[in-house]
Order: sequence, then C-alpha cells, then structure tokens
Amino acid sequence: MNETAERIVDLAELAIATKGYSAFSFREIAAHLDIKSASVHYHFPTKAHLGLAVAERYRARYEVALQQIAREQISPINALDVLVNIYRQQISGSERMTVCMMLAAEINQLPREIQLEMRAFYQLNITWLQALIQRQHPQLNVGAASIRARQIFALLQGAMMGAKTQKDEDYFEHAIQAVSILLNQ
Amino acid sequence: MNETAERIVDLAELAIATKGYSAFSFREIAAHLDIKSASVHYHFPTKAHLGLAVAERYRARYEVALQQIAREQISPINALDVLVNIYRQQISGSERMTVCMMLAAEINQLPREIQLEMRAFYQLNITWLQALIQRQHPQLNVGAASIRARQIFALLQGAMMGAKTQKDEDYFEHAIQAVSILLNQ
DNA sequence: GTCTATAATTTGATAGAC
DNA sequence: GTCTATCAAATTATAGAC
Repeated sequence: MNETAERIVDLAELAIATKGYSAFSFREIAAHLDIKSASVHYHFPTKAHLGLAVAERYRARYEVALQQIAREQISPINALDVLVNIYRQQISGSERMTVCMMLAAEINQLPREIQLEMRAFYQLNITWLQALIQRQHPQLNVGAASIRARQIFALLQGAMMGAKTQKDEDYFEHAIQAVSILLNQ
Repeated sequence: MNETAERIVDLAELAIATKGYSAFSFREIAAHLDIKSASVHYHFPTKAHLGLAVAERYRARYEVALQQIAREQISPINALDVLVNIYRQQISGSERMTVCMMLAAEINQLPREIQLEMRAFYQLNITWLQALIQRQHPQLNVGAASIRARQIFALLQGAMMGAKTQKDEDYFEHAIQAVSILLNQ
C-alpha cells in the first residue's frame, strides 16, 4: 500500500469512526486529498474494498498493541489500564467514535467480509481479556474467564457510546470505574 | 397521529433499529405500506420529522414502562431484571438493534432535535437506575449512585451491541450477569 | 390522503485520455 | 496515478391532479 492509499485509509477510518460506513463517501475522502473520486477508485475499486482495508488495518494495529502489552509483563490491572487508555485516546477531545463501535452498530449493513473482520476484532479483544483475567485469577476456568471478558468489553464499548452520545467524557470515566470491580471479582 | 402515521412510525422504528437513521429511506417505508414515498411525506414532511417522531415515541414508551416498574414496588434486583428483560426482548430473535443504540452510534449525523431526544432518553434511564440503586443502597450518596447507574447502563448497551455483532445471544446473557454484580457492590 | 411527475442532489462506479 | 466525463441508481423533497 503506497502513501496515497495509506492516506485514503486514514481518512476513511476517521470518516467511519465519525459518521459510519453508510454515511461516508468516496467524494468526501477525495476532496480532503484534493483529488477526484475516480482516483480513489483506482486505489480501492469498491467501497467494500476500502471499508475492509480500514477494518483490517484497525485489527492488525490492535493485534500488535495487545501483544506488546502482553510482552511487557506488567500486572493484569495495569495491562487493563493500558487497554482502556488506548480506547480513551481514540475518543477524547473529538466527535470520533471508534471504528469498532461504528461498524458494530452497522453490522447488518456491511459487506460480509467486513462483518467477519469485525467479529474477529471482537474475538481478539475477548481472548486477550480472557488471558488477562486468568492471570489475575489463576483458579478460574476458561468459561468463567471468557464470560468475565465479555462483561468488561461490553462495559468498555458502552462507556464510549454513552460518553459520545452525552458529549460528556466523565461518562466514560465513571463507567470504566467498574472495569476494575469486574476484574477483581 | 392517525393509523397510517402510526404504521409509518412503526416501520421507521424497525428500520432505524436495524439499519440506522442514515441508511433508511422514505421509499423503503412506503413500499412496505404499498403506498408512494410522496404519501409518507404527507404525514411527515421531512426525514428529521419522522426520525424525531420515532425517538419521541420510543422515549415516551420507556417513560411509561419505567414508571410502571417503579409503581409495582418490587425489589431493586427484580426491578432491574424487568428492565433488562425489556431490552432483551427487543433484540432477541432478530437482526434488530435498539433504537437507542443505533441513534447513539449515529449521534453526529442526526438533526439537533433528535440528538437532544437521545440525550433525554439516556438521562431517563440513568436517573431511573440511580433511584433504584439508592433503594438498594440507602447509605449511598447521589453522586455515587449516578456513577453506578452509568456503569450499569453502559454494560447493558455494550451487551446488546456485542450480542448483535457476534450474532450470539449468549454474549448478551454473559455480559449482563455483571449487572447484579454492580448493583450489589 | 394518495397519486404522478419531477426537480435537485448525491452516490458508487466505469471508460478512456493524458 | 490522476483527470474529465459520464452513467445508473437512489435519495429527499415538492407541485399539483384526483
């Protein structure tokens, strides 16, 4: 992927995170780059291709970031804090939601490949959280840890959605206070 | 609002909950009623009017339902269970998300009036939950109860989003197990 | 209250020149 | 790799007949 393609994906990611997949357009991306929409089609033949590129890169980055956290061998509590911070940074100080939240909400409207990519993103987060929970509670079995992981991830997603809807970053901070409650249960 | 207008709002609500505000169209609603889109415009001059009608009715129904639960004087735990059930019923056995979740995700794209309506819907739920939490924990101050309310509501929203994204109703059931954990903290 | 007809705009996408 | 030009379709919305 060359530099222009990369910038197209950057802008598409921002547009998806802010307006959603249904509402963003090739012409809008093109205008930001001072080129024509036909040129965007040169790099990504269809909207589905561009959307998939955004989703794939988004997941790949999380995969790297999550592995990085795991390698640092910090405590589960601190590791979870780092993850929360990654999400916090995405939404703070802007109208942006996250790619994950927007594509999750629009799941029924997405091309199949992007749907699968989103499910993989969810699974990546859940699996990582599950391992973290088992480090914190070595006696817990996989099933119980997986359930706890879903609770924490749901909380995180809901916290972001509420904060953006209410335009109130405290909403996020208040909601995620429950993350450590759930981790330590 | 006459019968046709009511059915238009019904279909618009389903369309918004399934595809979102950006993606639903007057023609689609009209087709389901075997009329033309111009006739839909007779009942609701603009898309913003129709969207607002959906949001207002949605909130009004919750207002009634929540008051009803409060009147029944059941325990906070059981009352919370009834609320969870209302959300569960909306999403179970279909591709539907909830109106609240879809409009929350699309908040940046919505006409101002619908944005305000959505914030009011959030506030309605939070306030109700806060009162419920204070019944369960009479010693808790308002601020702490409000924070706990946000946690529970975030969890509920995230649980629905995850279940629909993963097409896995167990995701919802697993995630909302944390509701009682948070209530009893 | 519903229709036909249509305007004005936007969108995803393609053909072909440069 | 970007452009012009264009297509086909969809969208919100309005005018005016019935």
